[in-house]
Amino acid sequence: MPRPDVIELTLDAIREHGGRVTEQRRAILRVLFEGSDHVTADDLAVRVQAQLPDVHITTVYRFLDTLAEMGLVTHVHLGHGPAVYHLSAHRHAHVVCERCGEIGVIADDVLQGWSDQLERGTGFRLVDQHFAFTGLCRGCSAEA
Amino acid sequence: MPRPDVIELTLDAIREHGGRVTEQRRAILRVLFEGSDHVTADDLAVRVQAQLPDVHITTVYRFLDTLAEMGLVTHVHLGHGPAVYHLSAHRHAHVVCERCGEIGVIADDVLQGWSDQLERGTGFRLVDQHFAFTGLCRGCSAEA
DNA sequence: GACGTTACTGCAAGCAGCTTGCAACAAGTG
DNA sequence: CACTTGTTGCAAGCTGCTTGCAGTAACGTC
Repeated sequence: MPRPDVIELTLDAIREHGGRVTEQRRAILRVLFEGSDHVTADDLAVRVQAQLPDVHITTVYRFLDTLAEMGLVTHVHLGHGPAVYHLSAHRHAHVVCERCGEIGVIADDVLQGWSDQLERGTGFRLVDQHFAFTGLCRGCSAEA
Repeated sequence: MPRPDVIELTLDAIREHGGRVTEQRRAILRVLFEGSDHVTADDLAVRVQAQLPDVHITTVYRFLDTLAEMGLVTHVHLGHGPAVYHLSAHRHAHVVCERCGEIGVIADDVLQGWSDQLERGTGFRLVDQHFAFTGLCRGCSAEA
């Protein structure tokens, strides 16, 4: 359960940003702060609807956009399906096993090392991985 | 221009695989071997239609699937739009600049090094990057 | 606490990027 | 040359979002 004030603080930020506070938005934030990482917009809608039945998926998408604009949430593509959303504070890079779908996390300092190496070679820096890296987890790697 | 025999050799492989050789397939292969890397299915269809007007995009998708099954082509997602296809022989990992869209290539040995490091830490190996890495190119990096 | 502005919402429709079902067609085998 | 079975074009379908619009309701102002 999130501390209720992080939700209220976020709602204050939304008001400051020229936005309005509605029951729908409060419910969406509640679900987001409940700690559900890697949720699709659809998951989110279903969970919100458990609390407030008539919230439309469009509303979820639109509010996620607003939150993204404010830098509070981001989405990542773990594969070919729908994107998953999470609080920007929880951002990290992902590896997905091609075979079993297991999700791994790439530590920030590891990614930073890769970025530095890549920058020396090509000038490119790695930032904000928007798509998961693909690979094989230990188990599937052994089987193959 | 591709040497005609690589196309014929591929067509032989298709026959061996139980497939049939049609004008459409020959035309699609011609465009693929013309060296057009990073082509979307749509691009491919347009170029094929320049040679053989009535080839349907569905045919392109289906043949690309067949070729993928045979291990001859793969597709990569460089961003949110359509996938791009290329011959498996030309496979490599990509970085895309978030700001200007410039595409960089990640050398195989560099990626292998990252994979080894990741494997020691998490058990995951990086294989066949199916999505481009996101980042900033030198120029955009300097501007930001 | 009523009023007016304007953001937000739900619904239906739209759109991109594929995928599938199906009947007509034609490659390749005997 | 007939026959089998893979291939094709077309239309329709599907998923994951996005957009247009009319109705509703937040919230600053009086």
